[in-house]
Amino acid sequence: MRRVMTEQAFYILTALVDGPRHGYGIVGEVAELTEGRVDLRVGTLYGVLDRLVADGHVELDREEPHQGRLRRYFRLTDSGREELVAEAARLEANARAATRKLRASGRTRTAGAEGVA
Amino acid sequence: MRRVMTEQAFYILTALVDGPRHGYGIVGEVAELTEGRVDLRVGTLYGVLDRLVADGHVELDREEPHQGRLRRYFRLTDSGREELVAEAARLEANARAATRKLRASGRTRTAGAEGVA
DNA sequence: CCTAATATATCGGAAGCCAGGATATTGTGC
DNA sequence: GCACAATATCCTGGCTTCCGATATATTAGG
Repeated sequence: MRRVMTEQAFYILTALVDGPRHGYGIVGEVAELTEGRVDLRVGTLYGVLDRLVADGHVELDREEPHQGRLRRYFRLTDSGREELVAEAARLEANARAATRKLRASGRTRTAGAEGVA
Repeated sequence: MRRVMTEQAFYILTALVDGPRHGYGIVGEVAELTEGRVDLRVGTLYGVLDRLVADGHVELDREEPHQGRLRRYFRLTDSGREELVAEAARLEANARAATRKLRASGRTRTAGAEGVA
């Protein structure tokens, strides 16, 4: 055991922060909150959700009938929220460290990007 | 194909930003730049390096004898640097989005962490 | 010389991701 | 009412990625 959380799990937890959501709802929210930078696939979703439930980070909120099929809504648990807070901090710190290194070594910019200020 | 870059690849590229490094050198630098938040395994390293070389993001810099074995030093290519710049920005934006959502929904902090200001 | 420590690199199994498919309902045209 | 398309949920099989264990080589200690 080494990996705390996969990147997909991180986005799914984030999508659940402001309330329970069901399958497609999660997919849509991930696209929205990352402004299209992440395209969570349906095939990925359920496997990750199962893992998150097994780990106690997410739990079933309720089931609602919708067009003949049951929609399962999932909810973030306290433990899930804690892990998410920690992971967000970890990822941001690491991304910053990378940016810092790039800056220090010159050319941070790709063609077209605006300068420092 | 969907995944631009894995997390491990991101850290390896970052470790190469300020100059060529060899196997264990990369492992050490990743630990240092992430202040221990990432523990890159040797078993992971070479597979990822092979992929990065195949993708043209990294290339062999030189080989130096060291204690009877050859040390292979790897170097970041221009394309690798560009990808890294983009990925760092993407990850930072996503981590920020998560933090923003957590803030907006109340309790951002885990026990013990200091407050906002 | 034997053992431990250090360092490089590989390999095979486990875990994770996702395209494609199965299933079910609603809506539209005929 | 029926065929077909569109929408939505969820699973499965295969491919990719990760990493524990292992193999090899050198140096240091006893």
